[in-house]
Amino acid sequence: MKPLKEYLPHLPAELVEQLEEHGIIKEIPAETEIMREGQYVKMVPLVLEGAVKVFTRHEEKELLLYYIENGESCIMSFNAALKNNPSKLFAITEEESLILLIPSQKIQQWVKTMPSVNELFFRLYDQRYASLLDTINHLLYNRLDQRLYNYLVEKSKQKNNRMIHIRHRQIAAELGTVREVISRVMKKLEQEGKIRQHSGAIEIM
Amino acid sequence: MKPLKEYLPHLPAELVEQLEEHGIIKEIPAETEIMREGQYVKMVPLVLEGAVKVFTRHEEKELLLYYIENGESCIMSFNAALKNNPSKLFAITEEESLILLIPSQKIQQWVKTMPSVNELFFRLYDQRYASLLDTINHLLYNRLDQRLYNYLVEKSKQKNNRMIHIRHRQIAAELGTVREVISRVMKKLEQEGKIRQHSGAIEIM
DNA sequence: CACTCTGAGTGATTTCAGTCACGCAGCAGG
DNA sequence: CCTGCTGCGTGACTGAAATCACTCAGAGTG
Repeated sequence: MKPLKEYLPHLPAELVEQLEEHGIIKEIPAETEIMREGQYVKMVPLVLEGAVKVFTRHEEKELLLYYIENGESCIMSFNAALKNNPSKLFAITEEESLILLIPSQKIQQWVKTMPSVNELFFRLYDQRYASLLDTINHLLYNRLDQRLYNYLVEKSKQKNNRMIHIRHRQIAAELGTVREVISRVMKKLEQEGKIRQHSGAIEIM
Repeated sequence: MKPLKEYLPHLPAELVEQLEEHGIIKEIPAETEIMREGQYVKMVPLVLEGAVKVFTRHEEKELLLYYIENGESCIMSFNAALKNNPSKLFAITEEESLILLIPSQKIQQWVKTMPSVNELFFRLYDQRYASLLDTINHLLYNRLDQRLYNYLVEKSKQKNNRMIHIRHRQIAAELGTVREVISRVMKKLEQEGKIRQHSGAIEIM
């Protein structure tokens, strides 16, 4: 395995050393739930490799909020660590992921003594906050065709591949709607020439 | 005017002293815009008295995100102060408000040297983050009647009064819809016995 | 090969919200 | 006292998305 500092090039050496000493590195398979609503958190995860999907859910209906990737952490769990609040969100690994777990008690300590930890988490808070704002704006101002197209483009960027392998059913879940609707809107996007559907995959044009 | 520490009882004395020394206190009339999208911020405001309304807007359509009140600050401006990013939101005073302005340069300094500043802003970030999540959940899971009722109950709590003096037009704006719709849904709520409408005011039952 | 399962496509219908086009009350000012 | 404004109420209509109820294609299995 690569040394920690290669995973976290944007963090100061001082902090990486501490992480090395007190964190636990864990390999987590794809599609594994790592946090659920109402859960109390004792470790703050930092994603080294892979991607963790964060979303809300309420009676079958869910909505993708954002992804946690390379060197990022989950703000919700950080907050939970500081104040011992339960999580308000769900998170699962989207791919097999390498995650560094940091005991929340250490975090509480570092916040007071190591300014770079604060910088890191302020940056993360801000990113997530911006994502949520974005999500709100999408929900509010865009129709489903726009939202779907956006979603596909983002997915494509994330996987670095113009072909996206995904079920309609999952897209529907992540956009907070149902399969049939995705099926229909997908067809519309295809007719507009923005995407092309292949069996089991979608190609962004 | 009351001494600062009475406005900010939850902050440590050390920090209040610094605020006293470096902040500027300003009285701002009701309905005054204090931040707009795309604006760069050089001062971080801390609301001592009154309330500041924060919302998104896009082509006439807006949506209330949350209020900043007693001793709270605007996270967006804090972020703007740290990273010199432009604001993504609008903010106006809802009532006449007393606001403490803190130079962003001082904030940048304190973040590194005074742990209590971090605690304050982490707490605020978390509150706002939770508000946004709430907003998303409302948009996603609740129909307008629920959202409207919720809105009214919140307003009533905030003003500490079962009678709410407000125009349908403004409610519509804050919920991201139009007057006619509010008019209709309001009638529905009235029929359900949840509220009662008087001329120029709404009573929560 | 028939059977079953999963995913996708589709028409019909319903529901919620937004839009348009008014009417009507109250009040402020000439 | 008429005029014009602002705010509210309403009916008619439209449109987006959700829901229901199927069909169809392909993969996998006994």
